[in-house]
Amino acid sequence: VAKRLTYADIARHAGLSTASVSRALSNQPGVTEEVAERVRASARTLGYRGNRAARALRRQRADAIGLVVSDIENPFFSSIARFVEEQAAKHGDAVLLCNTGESREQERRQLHMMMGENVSGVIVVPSLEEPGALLELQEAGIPTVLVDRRVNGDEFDTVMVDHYGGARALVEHLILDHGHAHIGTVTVITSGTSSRERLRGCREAVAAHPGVRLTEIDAGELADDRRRRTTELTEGLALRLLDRPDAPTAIFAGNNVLSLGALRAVRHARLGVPEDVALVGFDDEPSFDLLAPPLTVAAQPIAQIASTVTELLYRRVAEPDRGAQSIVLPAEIRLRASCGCPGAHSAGRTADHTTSTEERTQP
Amino acid sequence: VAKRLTYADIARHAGLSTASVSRALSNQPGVTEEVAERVRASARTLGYRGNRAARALRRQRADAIGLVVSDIENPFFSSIARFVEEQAAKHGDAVLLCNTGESREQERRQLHMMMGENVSGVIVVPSLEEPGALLELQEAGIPTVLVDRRVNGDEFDTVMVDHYGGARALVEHLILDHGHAHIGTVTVITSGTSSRERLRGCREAVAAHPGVRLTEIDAGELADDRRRRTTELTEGLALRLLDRPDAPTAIFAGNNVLSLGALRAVRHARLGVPEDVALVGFDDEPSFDLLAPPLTVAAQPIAQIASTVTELLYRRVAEPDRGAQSIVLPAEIRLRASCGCPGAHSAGRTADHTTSTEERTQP
DNA sequence: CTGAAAGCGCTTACAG
DNA sequence: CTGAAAGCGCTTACAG
Repeated sequence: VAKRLTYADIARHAGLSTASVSRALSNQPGVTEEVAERVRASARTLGYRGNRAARALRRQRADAIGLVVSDIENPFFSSIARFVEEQAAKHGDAVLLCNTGESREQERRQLHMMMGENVSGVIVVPSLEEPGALLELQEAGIPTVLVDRRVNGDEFDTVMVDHYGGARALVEHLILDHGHAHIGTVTVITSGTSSRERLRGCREAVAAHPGVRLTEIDAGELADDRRRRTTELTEGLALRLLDRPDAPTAIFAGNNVLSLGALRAVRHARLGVPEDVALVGFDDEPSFDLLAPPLTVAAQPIAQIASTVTELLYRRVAEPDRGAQSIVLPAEIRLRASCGCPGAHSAGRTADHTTSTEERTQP
Repeated sequence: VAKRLTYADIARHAGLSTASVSRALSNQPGVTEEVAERVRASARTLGYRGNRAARALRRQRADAIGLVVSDIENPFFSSIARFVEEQAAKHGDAVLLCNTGESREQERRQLHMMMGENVSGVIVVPSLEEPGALLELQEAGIPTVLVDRRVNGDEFDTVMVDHYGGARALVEHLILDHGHAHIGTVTVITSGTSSRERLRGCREAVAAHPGVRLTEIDAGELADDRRRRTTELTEGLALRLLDRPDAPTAIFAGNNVLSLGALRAVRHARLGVPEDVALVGFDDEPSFDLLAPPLTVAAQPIAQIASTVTELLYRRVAEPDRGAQSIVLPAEIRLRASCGCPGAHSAGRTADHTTSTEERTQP
C-alpha cells in the first residue's frame, strides 16, 4: 500500500507552495502558465491522485451530485441514470445513487445523507407529494431538481412528460378509433402525481364522450409492499378488472410495469389482445414492439427529459436565485397492435404510427 | 440558509467535549451510556446533520462504496445496482455510480475517481480483461470485487454466473431436443470474458456432436460505438446470419440486448420463430415470457449474484488479507417457445420448464 | 471514562 | 504573481 501523495509533495518537487499547487491544479487564475505547467508536470511525474474529501471539506461542497430515484430497476429510471451520470462526469462530478423504493422514510434518510455529503445538487424523483425533506435540502442551500413528478408548491424546478396528455390521447384513441365504450384502468397512485395525472387524463377523455364508462382499479395501500409491486401485484390488479361480470373491453395501464402485468393477466384469463380486450399503456421499452401483441403506448422522451433535468440542475448550481421552472415535455403516442390497430401484430416490418401530445412550458 | 452545526455545538449544548460527542455518535466504546444518551439528545434537539467529508478526510476512508458497471441501462446491471444500493445503505454507505459504456478509458478515469473519494470498496464490471487500473485500486488498499466478468490473474474476488454452462446447455438443447444441425451465434466479444465464455459453451456443445455446424457473427470493432450497440447493431448482426445462402436453423444470442435484436432481425426477414429459425439467448427479462414467441433463455440468478458480491465486498473490507475467491453460480435454463418447445407460444398460462447448470465454487 | 489538542489534505483570505 | 498560515469538521492517540 503506497503512501498517498499530497499537495505538499508536489510543492516540494516543483519548488513552490501548496497555494500555487492548489491554484494550478484547480485551474484557478492567479498563477502564470509557466508555474501551472510546472505543477502539472510534477503532479504527473509523482502520480498525484487528489483527495476529494479534503477538497469537499474545505470548499463546503462536494464534487458530486445526488440522484434519488424511486426504482432504479425500472428501465425509465435507469436510462435517466445513464444520462445523468454522463453529464455529471463531464462536470467532474460523481453521482451518488439512492433508491427509495417509493418509501418516504427511505427518501428522508437519503436526502439527509445528501446533505451530509454536501453534494452540489440533487436530482430527485419524489416519493410523496408533500415536500418534506426536500425543503430541508433547500434550506441547506442545495440546488434541487425534480423529475417525473411534481410536489405541492412551486418552489422546485421540475421536468416531466405530459402525463395527462399522453394518457388522454391513448384513451381517446380507444374510444374514437376503436369504438370502446368501457375502459378499465390499472394504476398505482401512491407513487405521486404522475399516476394521478395519468388517471386524470383517462377520466377526462371518458368524460368528454357521453356513453363511455370507466372502471378504475388502483393498488392503493398494497403498493407499500415492495415485493408485491412487480408481476404478481400488477397481474392481480388487472385480473380484478377482467374478473368482473361487466369487464371493460379495453385496459389502460398506468406504466411499463403495469402494462406487462396487464398483458400477463389477459393471458392468464385465456383472452386475446386486442380481440377480447384492447390494451394500451404508459411508457415504452425496447421490447414492447416485440411483445405478443406489440404494445400501443405513450412513450416518454427519456433522453430529452434527462438532458433537460441535468441542464436545469447545473444552471441552478450556477445561479441559485433563479425562479423555479416547470417543464412539461410531450409524450409520443406509438400505435401498435394491442389497441386494435393493424400492422405490427404478426411478423413483418413494424411500422409504428406516432403522434405527439402538445408541448407546454411554464416559465 | 441555516448555519451548519458541528460537534462543537453539540459539545457545548451537552456540556461535554467534541471527543465524547464523536465517540457517542459513532457508537464507539469509551463513553458511558449516560453520556452517550446526553449527546444523542443534544444532537436530536439541535438537529445535527453530520459532515461526511470531514469524517472521510480524518478517517482516510469514506462511508461510501463504488459501483462501476458497463451499462446501467441493461436490466441486469440495474438490478444489481438496486441490490447493491440496498445493502450499502444498511452499512451506512453511499453508492457512487459510474457507467463505463464498455470504455476502458472511462473505466480508468472512474476508478481513479474512486481512489480520490477514498471509497471503502468498489464493485466493478470490468470493461477489459487486463487488470489495468484495477491494480492501482489494490495498491491503494481499496477492496475490490468483480461481477459478471473475470480479469486475467487470480487476484480479485469475482462473482458470476456459469456463462459457459448456461450457453452450452442452451445449445445442447437445440441440438439434442430439437435436432438442429446448424447453429448461428451473435455476440459482442469485446466486452470481456463473459461473452467469450458463452461462445466457448456454444462451441463445445457443437464440437461434442459430430455433424453439427456453427456459424459465428461477432460485433467486433463495431462495439466501441456506443450508439450502435443497441437495436440497430444487434439487429444487423443477426441479419448477417439470416442473409447467408446457408443460414443456420437456430440462433444463440449472447445476451438480453442481442436476443431482442435477433428477434427483430427474424421479423425483419419475415421469418417465423421457431418455425423458420429457432432462437435462444442468454439473460432473462420480465418481458421475455410475453414476447412473440416467448424466449427460451439461460437466466442469471441476479439477486444471488448481487447479494454474494456485496457480501464478498464487505467481508474483504473487514478482512483485507483474505485470499481472492471466485464464485460461479448456476444459470437457469428456462424453456419457452422460441426454441421449438410447446406450451407458452400462444395465450394461456405460461408453464416454464426450468433446469439449472451445475454450481461450482472455487475456494 | 473524559477532554485538550493535533492533524487528515485541501482552499483561500491576507500579506508581500 | 506567490507564499505562509489559518481553518473546514471530524477522529484519535495521549494524558489525566
